[in-house]
Amino acid sequence: MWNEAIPDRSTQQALKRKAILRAAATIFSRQGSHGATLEDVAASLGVSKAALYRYVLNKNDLILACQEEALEIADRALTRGEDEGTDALEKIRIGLTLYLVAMMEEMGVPALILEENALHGDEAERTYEKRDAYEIRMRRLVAEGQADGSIVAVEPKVAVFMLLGSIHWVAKWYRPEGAWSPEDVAEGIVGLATRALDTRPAAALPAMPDTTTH
Amino acid sequence: MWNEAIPDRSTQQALKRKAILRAAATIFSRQGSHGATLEDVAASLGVSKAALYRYVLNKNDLILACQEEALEIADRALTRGEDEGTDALEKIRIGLTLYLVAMMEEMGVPALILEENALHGDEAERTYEKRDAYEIRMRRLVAEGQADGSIVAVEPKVAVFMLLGSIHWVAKWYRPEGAWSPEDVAEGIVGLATRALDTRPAAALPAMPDTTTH
DNA sequence: CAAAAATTATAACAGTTGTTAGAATTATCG
DNA sequence: CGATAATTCTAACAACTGTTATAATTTTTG
Repeated sequence: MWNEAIPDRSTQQALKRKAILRAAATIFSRQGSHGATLEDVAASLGVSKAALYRYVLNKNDLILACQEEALEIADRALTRGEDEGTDALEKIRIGLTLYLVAMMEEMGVPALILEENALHGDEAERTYEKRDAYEIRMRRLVAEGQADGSIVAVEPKVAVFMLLGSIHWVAKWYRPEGAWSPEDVAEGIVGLATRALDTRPAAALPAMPDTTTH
Repeated sequence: MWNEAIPDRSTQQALKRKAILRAAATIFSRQGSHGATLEDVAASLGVSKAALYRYVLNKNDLILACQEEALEIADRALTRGEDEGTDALEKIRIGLTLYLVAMMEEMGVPALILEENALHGDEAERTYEKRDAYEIRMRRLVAEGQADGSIVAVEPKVAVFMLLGSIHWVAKWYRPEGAWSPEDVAEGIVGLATRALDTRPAAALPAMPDTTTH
């Protein structure tokens, strides 16, 4: 019973690994995986960079793990969107909103941009494939929305590129210490971006806390 | 008269510098400025990396020059948008479309993403300020559009973040050898992204060449 | 055609950074 | 408390890459 309170060795290790992934994600999402050094990641955790090697194989593995987790979050979010949304546009809206919120909560950053040539190795190939699969899944939802009448007639590829650009870009400007909560940001950006596809766009959009000083 | 045909020394040098900027922009926009090496840039031009140093001071100067040119193109495009557009939304639409087209024609890439910590030095500060000034200019246009009734009520910051995310993301997926021309891409993406802000969104959007194989 | 200037390539250098070995420290457990 | 294991740090190494000096080459010019 009481031994539940004291985490055992392997879960402690897992917790520390998770903390490293969070720290890495924060730095990667701002500076890019190439621009960030392992020393940057280690310093933000207050340890030496050598200490990281007990929890990740190497830098490539660290980048990979961050991307994998982000993709899993994206997949789970989209699945929930498909379950809970009535039409395809709402499925997309829910899927993207949950993605942003979950990323900010679980990873500490809104999104992770995967640069070209950032990864190498066999494992990397599978990660690229998962990313492509997610995009294809999104495109199918757009086509579905055009069939059910919720989404306007546009090239699905372009629609998804526009949506994902808006979403990924949040990583560049969002600051946790700012006036906007994760929910504010997610609903604000997703609400606006998906309005572009909406066949029946609302006149009003979710309001956000004022940030102008006066 | 005929001596106009033979470019003199300084213009030859300027032409070569321009070619280096194009090559660098292409590689930077895909891999990020940190992920790309000077050897990559040189190799894509078929010269040694040492040869680049006759045309740029160093790598920082090269990144800076690319960003400066992109910002000038963005400013010029937005000025033309302000001149030619009737309402503020149309000004934005024209400004962004011209930006994408001009970037693809003059720089060979649709956009350049400026990573955090990518630049250093005094000159860099001014570049960051110019980027901020451009964003502020865009936000003012959004506010103007809300005053003239062309743009829906949304936090201007969010609106501009959404627009610029869509635009910048084009750098990650656009391929010159693809089926879409620069104009297709620019009108497709900008038309869709600005529809999100439109108080009177059109039911139809600019069509794009089909890319599905059948 | 020869000399001078401009351009480029080769090769070496220096700083950074990913990675690893071994010492030092801390935590765990009988 | 002492011994063992786990963790972390320091320090060194090696690879990569930005930068520069020097030589080779090409272009220009008288």
